[in-house]
Amino acid sequence: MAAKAAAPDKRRQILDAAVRVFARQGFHATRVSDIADEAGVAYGLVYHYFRSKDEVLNELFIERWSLLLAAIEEADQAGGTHRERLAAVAGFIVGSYRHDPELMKVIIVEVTRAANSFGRTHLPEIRRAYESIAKIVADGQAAGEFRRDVTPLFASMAFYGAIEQLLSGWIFEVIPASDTSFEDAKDLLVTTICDGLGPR
Amino acid sequence: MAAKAAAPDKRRQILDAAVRVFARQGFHATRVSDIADEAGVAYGLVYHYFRSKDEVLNELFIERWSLLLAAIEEADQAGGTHRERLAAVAGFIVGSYRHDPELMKVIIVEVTRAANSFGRTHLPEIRRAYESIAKIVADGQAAGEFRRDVTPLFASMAFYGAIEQLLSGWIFEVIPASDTSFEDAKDLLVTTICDGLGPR
DNA sequence: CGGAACCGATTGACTGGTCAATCAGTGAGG
DNA sequence: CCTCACTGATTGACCAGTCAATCGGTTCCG
Repeated sequence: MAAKAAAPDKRRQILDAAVRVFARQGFHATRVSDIADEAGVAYGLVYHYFRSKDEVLNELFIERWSLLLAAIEEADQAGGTHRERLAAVAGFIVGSYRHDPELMKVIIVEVTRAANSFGRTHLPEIRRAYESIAKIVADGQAAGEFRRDVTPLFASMAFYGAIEQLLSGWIFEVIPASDTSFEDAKDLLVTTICDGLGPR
Repeated sequence: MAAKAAAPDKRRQILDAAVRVFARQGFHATRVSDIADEAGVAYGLVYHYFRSKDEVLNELFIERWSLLLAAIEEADQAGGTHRERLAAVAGFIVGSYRHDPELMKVIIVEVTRAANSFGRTHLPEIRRAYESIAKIVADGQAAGEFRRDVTPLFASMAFYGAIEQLLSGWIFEVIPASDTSFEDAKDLLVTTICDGLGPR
């Protein structure tokens, strides 16, 4: 096997291990040696592929968040009612959690909800998501689908906040997470928010 | 001035200083010496009044959160429509932020949204707030005021999540915080959530 | 085709700096 | 003279990041 071919494997291995360890212990409490051990790799190799412990988390966030931004964009392009577009967004996020709870836990707990420490760096990208959602709301208002007395950005924050709180509830076992609750969650979320936004 | 009389002052001084420093730098990034300096007090005195740096944050959280729990309880006892009760809860939280943004920033950023690190200890108290709100929703459903196809705990999470996200938006200047936005926020929040919960 | 030079991947011991927490001491009130 | 709020230098643990050394493969020259 060529040396070049082995490299990306190890890098991936480190990232995947980092997700597990960060999810288990939290970013701050994990030592770089924990990541290396979990990945079955030497300590120094982490620094061969990443400039710092922060950069590992960075990479994980950026990988995932860009998918989210793309998904929101796509949901908007896809057409349909604006309620359906919001449903697609909620569906993507809930689906992300369902598919890889550990990664989503890390993203939410260590970045999205850690705006004071690590998340500060990524505020612009996070904000972009809020704004993309707000755009859907604004278009929905223009189309007469949503009431006009709620600022789009405000509605966007409420919508995203409700989703994230729900995921947090699952993550910390404040509310039970079953397959059916995953199924229902998206619709319930959209119903809760949209019927509050809909013209009376 | 008697030594005994001075004691509570210094303790308060330390707590107040801690709020400012935690809000400015975040809990993790503040050294105990920062708190002491900000309070104009010797390093060791912090350890005279508190067992650890954690306990300082603990105290701040408990002081504030017990007020929140009491406020929810009171809003529920006060009677009126259940929509009004939720409005009282939202009003209390928004008011808390308006009255002391730094303290609320610390509570939210370092405890409530840090369930993986520090907040873990307080999960039970945090959960109690969700459950108290859920009780209001459940009673509202029983009274025919709210739709029944949304689990009370689910609605509670969405409601609280929307509020917290809004505060986070203000805290991190993702959305502008003006006096009028504080005024409007409570009503907008309640409108957004309740009209989604109301019987069609 | 042998082997020498090269180069990126990989290793893990070590270091430097950072702080939380301790503790021996000071001085004022009662 | 005893207690207790108060002081701040010291200590001990911890850990991110460095670095010198090794490994193994590819390339290219003779």
